[in-house]
Amino acid sequence: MSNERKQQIIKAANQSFATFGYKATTMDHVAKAANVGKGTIYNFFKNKEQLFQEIISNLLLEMKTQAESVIDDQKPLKENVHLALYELLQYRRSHQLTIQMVQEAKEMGTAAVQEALANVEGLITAYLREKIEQAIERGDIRPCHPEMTAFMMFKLYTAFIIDWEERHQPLEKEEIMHLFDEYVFKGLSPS
Amino acid sequence: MSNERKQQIIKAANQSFATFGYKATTMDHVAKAANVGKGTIYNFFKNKEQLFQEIISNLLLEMKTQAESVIDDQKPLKENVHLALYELLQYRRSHQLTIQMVQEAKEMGTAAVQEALANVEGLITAYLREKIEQAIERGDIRPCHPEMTAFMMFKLYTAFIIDWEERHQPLEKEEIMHLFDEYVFKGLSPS
DNA sequence: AAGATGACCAAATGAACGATTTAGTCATTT
DNA sequence: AAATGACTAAATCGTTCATTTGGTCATCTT
Repeated sequence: MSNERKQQIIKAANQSFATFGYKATTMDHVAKAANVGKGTIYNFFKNKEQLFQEIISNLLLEMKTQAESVIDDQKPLKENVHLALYELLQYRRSHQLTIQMVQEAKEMGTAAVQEALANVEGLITAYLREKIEQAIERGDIRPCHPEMTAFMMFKLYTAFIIDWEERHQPLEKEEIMHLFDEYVFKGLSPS
Repeated sequence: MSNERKQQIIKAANQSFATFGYKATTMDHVAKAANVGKGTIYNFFKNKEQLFQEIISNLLLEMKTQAESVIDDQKPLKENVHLALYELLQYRRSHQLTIQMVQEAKEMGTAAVQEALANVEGLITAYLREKIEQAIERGDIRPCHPEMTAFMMFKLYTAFIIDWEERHQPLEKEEIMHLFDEYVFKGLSPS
């Protein structure tokens, strides 16, 4: 069983999912694009959904790596939170696969895709929770419920970036940072 | 043109929309339930959508009245915000028409219904914006962007009430109030 | 013997078509 | 003048059959 062949399948599927979406991607097409027999795919993956899930796992790993690349644990939490959220949400908005997923979930409600998006959201909030916990240990912020705070940060950030923009002029990075300063980090400052 | 007849139509339609949703409600059915000929409906309303919009207008009025009934302008903003948001979102969750609308928008994406829900959201944030503006004038809170602050309050509140609940134990009223105190009102306190 | 292939097939999906329903109109009735 | 419900173009729905799809496995290849 060749690892090279497996990677060819993953690459072909990734491209197909990104171009056509999950639902409209056929295993026949993936096989042809990967230059393998269709049955070969099932040597490596149980089914279509598992193939997709492996690709999403890789995506999550990549996103996490990307976030880590802009984060500096020597910097204050507020700055890192903003950098991470900005980076992760920009990633989501600029990669064809995630763009397709958001659209497909909205227009077709494909279950596998909705689950994948939930995993993306889960990664982001888990990442934030981790940074919040570190900041609590260092005494940089007051003790709080890390998971709730991470959840809240994520929801607020996406509300600013996506929902606000539906009806208003888009907010600048600095404006969002300022709002986070005033409301979130002021509320988190040690007493 | 009898006003009584108009009210009968509105009442029948209200019940039908609440029971069957917008899309599955037929004008024939509304006419029969209202004891009028189908053509009579069009004496009062241009079309099905306008009938629906009038019903939504009434709903918005009722929601606003409901909010006013629990608000006391002598109380501090933080308390009134919580009372209003709680009341309005509970209203939404406990009235069959709004329950149907939320479901239909989600499952079918009916345009008229999605617009109506956007109007409900608009009412809530406009209401909050008004209270925030009053509080600024009174010097109870620091000057801020009222519309943005109202938007943020609404998004946060729904995130706590709806999104958090998808994966966690529901939050108690007091917990939400406490979170609002720390993250919203602390940031709004006059310097 | 191990790995790869693609023909095969049950199930799912999509296209076509005709039956039925629906929103809106308006000639007729009250 | 107001109300009615038959009418109709358009939309929707149900049925049927053709086509496609995901997964399987007998066969082929190495």
